[in-house]
Amino acid sequence: MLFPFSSTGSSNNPVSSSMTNTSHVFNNFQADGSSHGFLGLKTETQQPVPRTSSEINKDLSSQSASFAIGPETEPRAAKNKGEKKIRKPKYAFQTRSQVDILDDGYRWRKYGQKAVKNNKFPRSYYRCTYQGCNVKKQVQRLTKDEGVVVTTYEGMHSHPIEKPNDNFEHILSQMQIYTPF
DNA sequence: CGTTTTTGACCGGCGC
DNA sequence: GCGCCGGTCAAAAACG
Repeated sequence: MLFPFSSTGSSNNPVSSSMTNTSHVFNNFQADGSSHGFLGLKTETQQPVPRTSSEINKDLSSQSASFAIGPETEPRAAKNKGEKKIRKPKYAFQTRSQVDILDDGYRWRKYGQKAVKNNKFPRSYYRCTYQGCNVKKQVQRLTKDEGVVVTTYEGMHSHPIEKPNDNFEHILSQMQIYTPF
């Protein structure tokens, strides 16, 4: 809303099955040009921190690490009817930005917002509005540093980017988000 | 008018 | 078993 990157979807959203165990999606790590928007860009502080998301929230306020990979999402894959346990990769990015909405070229639909402990800012939950694409992401802002925004991606997109972000102005607008100074 | 956001309720897991 | 916690759903409002 604040930025020229709003979300203007045009596809429906079959949000019925809470989790249909999208196993195939996450295996395609570098299937398509997945490193288009976000993964291609690098923040100033980027170090691999093998932590889970819950641990990230706690430590994030004290350290300045920006990249974290969690082997699994939540201990929710315990009960499965017929599916097998699937570990969803999770990628946490930390970015300096004034806005929470960091557009990577995909369309996201907000489906939740919760207050985080030890954090006065809420956390927003988004989901890709492409049919069949259950990629999720959540955006969190640090209480300590308002300028720091943590974006946690979950899953990989198995479809091309839909938003035409090949305009120079858009790219420049996005670049100054990632520019530390 | 279609789609997204908002917001409280709801749900499953975990600790006590 | 109960309550907390993090995540999700879903109905209605808001938006272009």
